[in-house]
This record gives sequence, structure tokens and C-alpha cells, in this order.
Amino acid sequence: MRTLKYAILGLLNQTSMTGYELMKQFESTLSEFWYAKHSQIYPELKKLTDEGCITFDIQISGVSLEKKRYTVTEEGKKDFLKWLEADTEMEATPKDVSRLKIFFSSKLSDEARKHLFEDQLLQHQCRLHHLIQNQSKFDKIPANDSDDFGDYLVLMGAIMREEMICQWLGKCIELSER
Amino acid sequence: MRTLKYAILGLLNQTSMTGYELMKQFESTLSEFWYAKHSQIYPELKKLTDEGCITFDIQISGVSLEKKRYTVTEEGKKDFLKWLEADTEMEATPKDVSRLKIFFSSKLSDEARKHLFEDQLLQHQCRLHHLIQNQSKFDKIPANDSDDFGDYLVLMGAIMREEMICQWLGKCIELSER
DNA sequence: ATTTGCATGTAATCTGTTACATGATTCA
DNA sequence: TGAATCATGTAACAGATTACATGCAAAT
Repeated sequence: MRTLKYAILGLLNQTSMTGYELMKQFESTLSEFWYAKHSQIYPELKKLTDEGCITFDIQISGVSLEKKRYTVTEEGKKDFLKWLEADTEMEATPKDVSRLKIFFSSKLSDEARKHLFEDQLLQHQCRLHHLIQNQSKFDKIPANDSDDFGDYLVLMGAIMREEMICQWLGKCIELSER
Repeated sequence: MRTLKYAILGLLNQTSMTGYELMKQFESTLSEFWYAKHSQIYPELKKLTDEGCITFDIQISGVSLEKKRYTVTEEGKKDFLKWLEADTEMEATPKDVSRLKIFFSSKLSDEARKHLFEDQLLQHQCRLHHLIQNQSKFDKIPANDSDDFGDYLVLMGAIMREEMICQWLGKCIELSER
């Protein structure tokens, strides 16, 4: 499906960047729904260059450090928009080790089961806290044609997801203690 | 992490099964949080046999059809419990192509963006409907030491997730139309 | 000076999907 | 008798992670 390709094209379509900056974007904003390590990003950038979707120019930082700043070509923009406009058939529910363990939780002792639920609850409460802090960077809802609009929507979605998971785990604890 | 290994051990720990029946289990119950194709299951069964986690006996069905019925060994049970009891550090948020598209949705026309949201909403409403139908197989909440307990919890979690996503997409449509 | 972060790449391995391949059984 | 399903496997490929590998720049 080449999703990494389109994630990169989409980001470069917002602003020209180096591979390192792309990596930072994946770590920060996009980490709630897509991500890639540098070992996957650099080869993909090379491939996209060969395919004519992006170009780069080399900038020298300091004395001799070479940076490759990548920019989307017209062909790359076309390619990206075509992907964005195409229908997305719903994927299978994502794999989730925690849910798998909860599925088998009847095999645990009462204490171990309780620990499993409460440990998960704590971790998700922590993530929720961070997301809410993140949200404070928006002082108002961005316009639907600004780059921040999608950012706002997915952050809202992430917060709703974590709230739901915390609720669910709360119910699991409740039902487990009957 | 060998998660497939433990998913298989966990299922076989409930009842002995053939590879084909395991595949069916992945397609039905577990599909909300784990799954595997037969092309991944059969090699993994071979590997687990070599590792001494499971054994099999061959049954002849009809005239000549050979079925391998797999059973967990004591070692396999120990291995499974050790995995189940170990702490699970929270994974990265799962990758999600739809959310990636929504992240970039400001690049779409008003109509295309509306279509994206409404198409997703429809698909998730449909999945929610199926999940609720599934839930009706439980006439009461299973005891926390029965095999059905985990089944009930993850189904509840899946329903809550789909409800949350439908709510989120509703809000996306709302904010997009301002 | 040393540590942290910037910056770019490759190699080996693991996980998972799609396609290839075969054959028996059951039901209409 | 033909189609759907049961049943088992392998091969090629795609996607992603971990580890290997190098070197510059900035801050302490």
C-alpha cells in the first residue's frame, strides 16, 4: 500500500524538510497514528527521489555537515492528492497485545488479573494526560483549510480514544471484582 | 515478541484444535485484536512443535483426509502463563491509514473532505452494528474464571471503541462544516 | 573535554501478506 | 457433477525493527 510514501509526501507537501526533521515529525505529531524509524525513512526518501516524487538540494550547516532538504515535485503532489482522494476501505482492527492478554485474563489469579488491568489503566491515564497538555497549544479551533486542522482533529480523536480505554479498563476492573 | 506464539498457545490451552480451526478462531473471536492467515499459522505450529510447546496427533476424517489436532504440553502451558503474567509496556498507538488521511484532510475540497468523513462513519456504524449483534450471544456476564470472561471484556471494548470513533467522526463533520 | 543532539546511511532479522499449490469432503 | 468448504502446506515479497556504523555541531 506504500502508506509511508504518502505520509512523507503529505508532510513534505506542507513544508520542505530533511530526513531528520521528517523523523522528528513522526515522533511528535504523527505518532498517534503513523510513525517510522530513520532506518525506514532514509531508504524511502531515496526511492521517492528515484521515482521523481521528490527532489533535494544539499545545504552545508556549520563547516561541513551536509543536510539534504527534500521538496515535493508536481508529480509527487498529484500522486499524493490521488491517494488522499481515493476511498479507504476500513482495515482490520489493529493488533493489540494488551487486549490479547485481557482476552486470556480468566487464566490469571485474582491478584495478577487486577494488576494487569490497573497497570494498563495507569499507562493510559498517563498518555491521556500528555495528550490533554498537547491540546493546550491550540487556543482556538483551526480553520478547515489550515494545516493545523487535521492536527487538531486527530489530537481530539486520540484524547477520545484514551478516555474510552480508561473507561473500559475501569469497567473491566469492576466486572473482575464481582 | 512472538505474540502469535502466545495467541496460539492461549487458544490451544482452552481446547485442542487443528490449524484450520485455529484459523477460524482468529477470523471470528480474536479478529478484534489479533489475527493471522493460515500461511502464518501452519509454519508457526511447526515451529512450536519443534520447540516442544505443543504436540499433535493425526486423525483420519472420512477416507483419507489427515487432520493434525494440536495440544499444549506442560512446557507450553508454563511458557504461556509466564508471558501472560509479565508486565506489558504500552505499545505505540497503532498505525491507522484513515487517521493519516484525516490528518491531511485540509488539503481536500469541502466535498471530498465531507465524503471522507461520512464514508468512514458509515463503515464504523456498520461494524458497530455487527458487534452489538455479537454481544447478544451473552445472556449474562460470564464469571471471571470462565473462558468466556475475556471474550466478553474485549467485545465490550470493541463496542466502546466503535461508538467512540462514530462520535469522533461526527464531531469531525461538524467542525468541518463551520 | 565530554555529552547530547543533529544528520545520514546499511545490514540482518522479524513479522505479516499475497500468491502459488494440492487434495478431500460435503452439500445442493 | 460442480461449488463451497475443509485441510495443509510453501515461496516470494512487503513492511518494519534492531543493530551496526559514521561523523559533525552545540552546549555544558
